[in-house]
Amino acid sequence: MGMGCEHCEPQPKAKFRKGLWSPDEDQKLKNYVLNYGHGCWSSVPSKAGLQRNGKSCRLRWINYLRPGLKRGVFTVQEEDTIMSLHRLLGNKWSQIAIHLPGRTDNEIKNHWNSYLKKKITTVKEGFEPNKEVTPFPNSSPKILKTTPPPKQPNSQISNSESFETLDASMITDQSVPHIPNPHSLKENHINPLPKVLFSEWLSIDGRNIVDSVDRTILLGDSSNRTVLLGDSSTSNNSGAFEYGNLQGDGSSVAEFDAYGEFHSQFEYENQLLGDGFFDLSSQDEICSNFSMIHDVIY
DNA sequence: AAATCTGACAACCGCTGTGCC
DNA sequence: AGGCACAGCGGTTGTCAGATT
Repeated sequence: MGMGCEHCEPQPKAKFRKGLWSPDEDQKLKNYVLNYGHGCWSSVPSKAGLQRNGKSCRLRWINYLRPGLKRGVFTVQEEDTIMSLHRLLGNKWSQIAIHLPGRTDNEIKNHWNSYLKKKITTVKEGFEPNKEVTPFPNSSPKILKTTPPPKQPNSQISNSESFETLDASMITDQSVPHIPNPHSLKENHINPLPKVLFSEWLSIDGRNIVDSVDRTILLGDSSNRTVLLGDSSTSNNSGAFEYGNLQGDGSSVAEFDAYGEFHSQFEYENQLLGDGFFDLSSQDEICSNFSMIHDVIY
């Protein structure tokens, strides 16, 4: 964040306009930002000829004028994604918005409060009150767990439920484009496995470094603790494990959900330690150098 | 037809985290 | 170290159009 901008000239005690924006104001703000960038927001209103405060301009730009905004009704897929992510992240609207390109956190929050919240309540009350809503409604529930499993012996996930199980055939929604099939990628000698980030670790700070060595998956968090998740060449998803003071063997489960997101959970001594997902909707993104997409490093 | 209600969405408010001085 | 200015976030309120009475 750029703090303390010396070029900022905040309006001294100006009577800022409030309320809805007029088309003329929108045009002024849009023209200014597109031509000169926003820089320090507190200086934008005066430079753009607006009687607004910088905060209002910033919000208007982010939520309404910014290019690339989708707007319009939410698709079923988007709603499912929101519900899934909300279950994992809670009211972290900005983090949820990261996974919905073209949607703003404000838009998602409003939609949740006015519609999705009631929808979930209705479902819970109307059908199975004690049943939790699956975070991946159209995907197979057979592998992924959403809560740490009860302590019981030998409850580690078997190797049969390994990365080898990743297959686009799991995806029931045929409308989703570009769902990668790791098997076909392997056959084409393309590294089928992406780097994996757990969303909850992403939020720790901005220094999450994910390391990838050949075809093994390494997870790293901000404390440089690493987890070896598995080796794609052997399809063995159990591996040496190091997380803080813990060392030993762990196992993981993973699959693609119906919308092209790869969901993975990591288990150590029957404790669920990691639970994450990322977007693999474009095959190019898997095969090429991983890039910043939706602010997430792949 | 007018008044009232309701839901969706836009915008505001207050707070927090961060960098600079 | 502390104050200041700013960006960003999430909760809340305001506004308005459509539905209902």
